[in-house]
Amino acid sequence: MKKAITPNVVSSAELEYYRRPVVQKDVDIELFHQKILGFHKDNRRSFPWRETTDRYAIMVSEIMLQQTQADRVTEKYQAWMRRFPDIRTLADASLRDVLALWSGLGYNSRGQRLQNCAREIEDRFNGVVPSLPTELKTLPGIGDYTCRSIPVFADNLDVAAVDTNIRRIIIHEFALPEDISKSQIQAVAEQLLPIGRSRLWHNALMDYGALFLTSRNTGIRPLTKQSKFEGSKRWYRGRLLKELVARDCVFVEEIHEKYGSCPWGLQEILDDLLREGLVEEADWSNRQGGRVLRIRAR
DNA sequence: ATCCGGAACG
DNA sequence: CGTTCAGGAT
Repeated sequence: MKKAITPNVVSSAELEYYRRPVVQKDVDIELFHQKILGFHKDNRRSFPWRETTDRYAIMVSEIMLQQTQADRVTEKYQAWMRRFPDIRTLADASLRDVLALWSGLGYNSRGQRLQNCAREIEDRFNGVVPSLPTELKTLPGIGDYTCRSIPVFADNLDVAAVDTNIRRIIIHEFALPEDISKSQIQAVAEQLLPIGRSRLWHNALMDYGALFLTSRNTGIRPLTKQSKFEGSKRWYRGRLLKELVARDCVFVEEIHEKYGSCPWGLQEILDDLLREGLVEEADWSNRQGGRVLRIRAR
């Protein structure tokens, strides 16, 4: 049985401070700022997306970082930015190229949605990534966290973006219940934000959570839980999509032969891929002795 | 509330 | 081998 670390790693006076439900007084918040920023001064991670304020580049990194460890994103991000350096290039690319570069990151729909973001930005925002959370939120694959994190890191905007690290830190440091609502956490995060230092603050919190106040150390579990992957429906879907990316097109019959061992409805998986627009039926399908599928051409 | 990937870690 | 991960859509 692992023992979770307790907040009183420093002093009992600090413990008393941390145990307060929600801190309102400026002096207490100032103490918390010093604690986090002080830690960050000596323990900061280095990532390529921290070297830019280009909003498109930040958007790419934030989508890639969704549910993916930061260390694992670095190389993918660099390859992506070389191949798709700007909105226009990404909007004009083929979905096959997009998925090929996404390969290995997981949750392939994120890659597709990122491209759809680029296409919508071309159409609706004159090719310029929006700067406001309310506008970003209307784009595919950009939700409550990402619509805030992009302006935070690109523009130093004073809004609070709560990811799994920041949620865990707030729950632990202020001894809040784990089942606290998203809106409650959001409210606390907004109170804690040091105005004018949003980018630095969010980087500091995330480094603090990733390097020190980890899930393992605190015993605080993340919101999302996954069923076993090996042999799962997602596992077959991933393999299937990977093969479709590698090949021009595939007969449905061939898919059933190759993945006949799939205990899940293979047809259901294919229907999902078709419905989501990742895969399409070739227009010359059926004239070739059966249905033919391929990655959506456009 | 469930589904969406896949790699890395202890 | 179970858990985690700068979440989002349905």
